[in-house]
Amino acid sequence: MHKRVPVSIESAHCSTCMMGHVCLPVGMPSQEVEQLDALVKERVRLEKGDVLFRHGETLNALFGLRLGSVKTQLEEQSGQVQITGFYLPGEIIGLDGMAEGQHSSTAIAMEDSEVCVVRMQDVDEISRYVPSLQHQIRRIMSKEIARSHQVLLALGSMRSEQRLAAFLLNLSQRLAALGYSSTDFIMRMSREEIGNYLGLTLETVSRLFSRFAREGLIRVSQREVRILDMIALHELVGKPG
Amino acid sequence: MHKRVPVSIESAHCSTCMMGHVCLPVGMPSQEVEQLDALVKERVRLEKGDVLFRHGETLNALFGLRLGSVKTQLEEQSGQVQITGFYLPGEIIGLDGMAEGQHSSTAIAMEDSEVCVVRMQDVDEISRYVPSLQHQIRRIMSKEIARSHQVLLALGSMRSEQRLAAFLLNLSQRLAALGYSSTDFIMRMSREEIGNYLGLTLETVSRLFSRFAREGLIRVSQREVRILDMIALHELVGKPG
DNA sequence: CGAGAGCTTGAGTTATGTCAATTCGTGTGG
DNA sequence: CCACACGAATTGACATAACTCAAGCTCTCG
Repeated sequence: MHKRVPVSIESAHCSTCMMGHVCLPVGMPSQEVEQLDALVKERVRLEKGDVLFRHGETLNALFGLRLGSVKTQLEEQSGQVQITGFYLPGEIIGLDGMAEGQHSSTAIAMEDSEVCVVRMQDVDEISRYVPSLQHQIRRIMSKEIARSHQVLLALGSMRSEQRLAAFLLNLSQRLAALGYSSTDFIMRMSREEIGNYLGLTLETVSRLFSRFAREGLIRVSQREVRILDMIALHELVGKPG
Repeated sequence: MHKRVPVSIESAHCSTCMMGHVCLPVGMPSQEVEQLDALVKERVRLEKGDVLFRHGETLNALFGLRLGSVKTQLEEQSGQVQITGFYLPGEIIGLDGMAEGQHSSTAIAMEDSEVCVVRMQDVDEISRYVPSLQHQIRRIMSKEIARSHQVLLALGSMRSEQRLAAFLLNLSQRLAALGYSSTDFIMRMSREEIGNYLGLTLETVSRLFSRFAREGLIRVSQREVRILDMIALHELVGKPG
């Protein structure tokens, strides 16, 4: 449990990676992407439940998720936990905590996963001759800020049904960007994790899934979802109050 | 209304600015701070209620708050608003939206204020010979991520009284860092704004203030607060559930 | 095939929201 | 300078969304 297995990497190159169009290099000209090849010197394989990093540990790298899914959570001394994000392939983990040089959250693999390790010192090194790398990092961080503001919006001013609808639509969209179906997918997280993330109890989440299904918005069986009425979900989220 | 008045600046230099120890240059060696003097070419004065930038506008600068206070909010097409942050002097505004090149939130002055305009192209220019500037930007962005995660924690897993206590303690702490009293201060925001930020109604906020006062935790009169029992407030926040 | 974790559903409770009346405070114009 | 008007805050009574506790069901994995 909780082991991090370094993986020997032959083809650990951003320029040849399938995730290039969604990951760190997104939008960069291909000649600059080639110069990123020195950026990833290590990959780590994680088993379900493994901890990628833990709250308080020194931060010296970012992690690009290559495969699988990962959640990040704040852990209070009182024992309460708040999930702050669910990450899919192509997304970057570890952006908080660069302020103090140590992670403010804990990252846990939700299924068998693999991440590319990007050392910050290599970022500094390489960005000397690839200036756009700095822009990419800023862009990614900014996106993370905007993302968490969206969640704030959900938690601060939406009713439970709207939160769950927004959650489903967000997942759907991100999966679609990865080339998966936007209507049929498996949720990697439990009802409890969804509830925690959305500021609801697992029972409320479960009831909402049942209700959405009853109303014909979705079909759901355990963690398998099919979205039947995307428009209605959007309307639900957009509704005031 | 809603005017942004550029201010001629003689002494708009980070190296001589009183905010140096809390603002962008915080922690940088003084010789590097001097090199930041070219960073701020413009200052803008805002009257209470003025909009610094609006959701959707093109972003090409960050703003260092020099004086006053500013709130940022998301504005949904449905008309609902979610306040995502209250900013004090020394804090940097506009970090979201660097991803898409346009602001994702709207920033509004809560009292007469003044901001330093930091153009992103100048950041790129100057960071060529002051590499630590990049670190500073990353640090600030990372801090903003961590900050919004803290708010997520509040909205996702605290009860109303804990949220308000956490809010007060956070304000207290930041004001102390600016050299003001940590126990006596004026809240620049209305009950409604506090409620919106914390995912509560203004009535709930008002009742909580009254209750905290009744229980001897604070004294409060309109927007004037005095914290009487800091420890109890901390305990309240730390309590599970 | 059994045990445990995860999920669903029901019944009853409660924290927080809603609506409404009142007070307080500030700024404006007579 | 006073009085009025308007926005902000307080307080009360009531409504309800979401929580809690509890029971039973259903997968999954060993």
